[in-house]
Amino acid sequence: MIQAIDRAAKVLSSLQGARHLGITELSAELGLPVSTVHGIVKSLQGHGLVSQEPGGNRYMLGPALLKLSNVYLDTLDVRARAMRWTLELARRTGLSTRLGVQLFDEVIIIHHNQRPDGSQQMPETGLAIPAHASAMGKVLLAYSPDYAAGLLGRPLGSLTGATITDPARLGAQFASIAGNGIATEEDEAVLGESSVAAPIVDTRGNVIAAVAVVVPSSEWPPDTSVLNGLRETARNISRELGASTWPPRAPQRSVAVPPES
Amino acid sequence: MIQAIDRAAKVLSSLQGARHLGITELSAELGLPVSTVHGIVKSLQGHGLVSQEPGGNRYMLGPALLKLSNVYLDTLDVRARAMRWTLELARRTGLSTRLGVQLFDEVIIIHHNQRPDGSQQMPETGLAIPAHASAMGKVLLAYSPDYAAGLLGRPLGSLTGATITDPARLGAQFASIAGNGIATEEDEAVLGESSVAAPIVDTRGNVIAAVAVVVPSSEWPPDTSVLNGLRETARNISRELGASTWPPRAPQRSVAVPPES
DNA sequence: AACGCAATTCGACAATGTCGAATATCCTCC
DNA sequence: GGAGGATATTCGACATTGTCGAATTGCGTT
Repeated sequence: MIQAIDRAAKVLSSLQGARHLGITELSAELGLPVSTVHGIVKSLQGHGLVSQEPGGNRYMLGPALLKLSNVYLDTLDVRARAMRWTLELARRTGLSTRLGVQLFDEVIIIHHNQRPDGSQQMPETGLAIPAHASAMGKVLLAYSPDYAAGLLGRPLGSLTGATITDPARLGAQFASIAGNGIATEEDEAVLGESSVAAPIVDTRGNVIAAVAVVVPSSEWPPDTSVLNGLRETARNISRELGASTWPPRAPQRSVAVPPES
Repeated sequence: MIQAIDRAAKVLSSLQGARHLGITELSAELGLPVSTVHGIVKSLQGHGLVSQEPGGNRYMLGPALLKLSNVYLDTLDVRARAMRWTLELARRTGLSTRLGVQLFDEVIIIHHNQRPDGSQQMPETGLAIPAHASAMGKVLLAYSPDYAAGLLGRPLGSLTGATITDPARLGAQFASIAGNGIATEEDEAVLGESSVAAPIVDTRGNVIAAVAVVVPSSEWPPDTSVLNGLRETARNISRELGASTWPPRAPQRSVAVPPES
């Protein structure tokens, strides 16, 4: 890991958390000399990744990120393929649907279909949800057992009173998810919202994304038709990506001690 | 400018243009040894800014960018303040409206209101348009005369047959825009689409963004009511940001030879 | 107008990233 | 199914490059 790039990424990450920061504040947060931080920030600014707060000496994230992320969404094959299916699923179920990918300990929503009832809803694309508190996250973790093992070793945050933070309980859920390909979450991220998710698989059988249906907790558990629709949607998207089987075969945990060769 | 960060940004920029690239392709494009590029890419990947193409050894932009850009949009004070006004403007005029900021030679659309006629339209937030081919770009350049001077020195690309690329003609437009605060563009970015834009000013009188109304070229020139609505919108947003005067005073070109002190 | 804080500039040192060669891995073509 | 080529990845020595502390400038405040 190149030090300067690592530090630059940490600067972006700090600005992501704090929105607006001065050089001194950043240097305190990162534990680096001010002049070092200054050099990094100016380099990022030179590419539009960071920008000066209008009328101030503090810094914030820059517009280049917006352009980059727009291209990122366009390059995602899954997203382009999935959109028509998730829209259909939203219509069928009358519920909002999501598509997400894993980013370390979180799930990033890469596409969102609003509930078709026409009510005013916030667009969710770009939102990040802690993986352990989300149905999509549980799916993704259940099929990345190595990463999941690491995650369960760390202390997990609680978002609502219902968030499951006990490693043993989560581990048990992962095992059963890897069996049948369906994950659920009840009020674990947002009170009043529960969700069901299923994995999306590519040609070589890797789980690369997850689809979810968001169900108001008042209507929990969802009807069987919702579950069937979700399963079909995940299967259709996966098939379009070239997957031969669905649900994916349960993953193997790579062993700590590899067999001697 | 820190070399490693500069190179990392160039890697992102290359991936932005080409979508999917292998290490060798990247190294050819940047004129750097493969091992150097590899180190940079792996560092970026370690922060989710770049990710491996599913089922391949090529690389693409990563999901962290989406999360960062989402926060970027949230931190923009102008955007939050402007949204309700641009929505109103779209309703009043029956046309689509845009909000944009400058990113070097381009304008990045940070908010977009669709035409209220209910037709299917592509969301434009995140789109980048060459500044010299856009009404918003012309506004922003007209109030950054130093940057504009540099831009006019470089050769300008043509997007449609109507794109103005002659430095003299553009320079003349900038002068008149700086006078009355209204810029126009006819078929210069997209055939069939023209637009009018006005500057948004903050407390200290800096032009920090632009609003625009997109007019189908078949309805050009727009009605006076559209121009008045646009002007009012720009003034309202600016006032909410603490600006005392609108339109902003014409900017002074900083002189090449500063007065001796 | 003067104080204090924060951002910025500068230069020397050595830690750090860079590069070329060697190795491993993947894909393609026979 | 095997061999060849191409591409990604690892490694270690060198010197370029980033880092750091001190000095300077600029800004906001009293």
